[in-house]
Amino acid sequence: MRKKYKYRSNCPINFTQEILGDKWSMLIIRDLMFAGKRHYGEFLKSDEKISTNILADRLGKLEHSELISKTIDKNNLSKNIYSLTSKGIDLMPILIEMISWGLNNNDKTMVPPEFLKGLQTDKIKFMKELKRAVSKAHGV
Amino acid sequence: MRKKYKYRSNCPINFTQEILGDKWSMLIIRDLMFAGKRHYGEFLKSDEKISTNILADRLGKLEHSELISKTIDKNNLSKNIYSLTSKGIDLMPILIEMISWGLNNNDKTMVPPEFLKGLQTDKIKFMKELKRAVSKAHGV
DNA sequence: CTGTATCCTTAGGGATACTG
DNA sequence: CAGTATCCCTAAGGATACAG
Repeated sequence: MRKKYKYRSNCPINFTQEILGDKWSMLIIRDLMFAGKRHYGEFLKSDEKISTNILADRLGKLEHSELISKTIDKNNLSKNIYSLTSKGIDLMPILIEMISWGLNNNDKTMVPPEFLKGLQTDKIKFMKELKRAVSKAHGV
Repeated sequence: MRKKYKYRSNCPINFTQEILGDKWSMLIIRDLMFAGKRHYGEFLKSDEKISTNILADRLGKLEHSELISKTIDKNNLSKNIYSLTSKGIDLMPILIEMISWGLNNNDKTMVPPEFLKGLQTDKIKFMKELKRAVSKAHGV
């Protein structure tokens, strides 16, 4: 039983960050969301090379937070299939924006083209307005 | 001189996460972006209560990553003004999506009223726009 | 191959004293 | 008040052995 955790504040950014703000959770979500990974061993094979104890811990925490769920693989009863819940899928806009920012700010980064579907022009238009306001406030 | 850091992979999500994936950096960006904070002491006053040594460290790292910049406050030569660079402002979509997800997934969370102080726009009007835009972006 | 458990090191971070 | 420095502890994480 995982200890009940008290968040540091009522800020939604802080809440999101406390759930996903470690070095690994977001990458597991990424692998589920975009790379179609489902099994334990597949997560171990990511470029960032998560170690097995950390992977087990994060899968447990993500399941506890109800971002992912696991079911037994009918084809192989000794393994689980991990998948995103709808709450986990709802993280997609965050991931998309992280991809976008990363690509724009590090030439070395790259990602398969199919990752970038879903950017919505309405949102972009709104963002431009908002960015203009903040830029002005910061004298940029 | 900060040691040159090698990222674990070429994934843009990993890159973004390595820069912002600690418990404090994102909150400093938040305070600059939405709460209009500019001075050292203001950051110390956030609900999450960052300690002074961590704050100094993160301000240094964020400046090194060129997400923020600091200039001497002409009105008080013993203090600095911290502000977002355009690279920092470009993080806004990520923060907005984090706010949206946090609000949708934790009833306790709410947007702090002081969030809009730095924006030169009417608070209520801004919130309505924000809600409408985010909802629309999510097909709601 | 799918996980768990253990050991051990390091980085993150809290408290607080201190300097200008 | 702005920022630095020090002390110390805990949590995060890496390596790897182990069990089904």
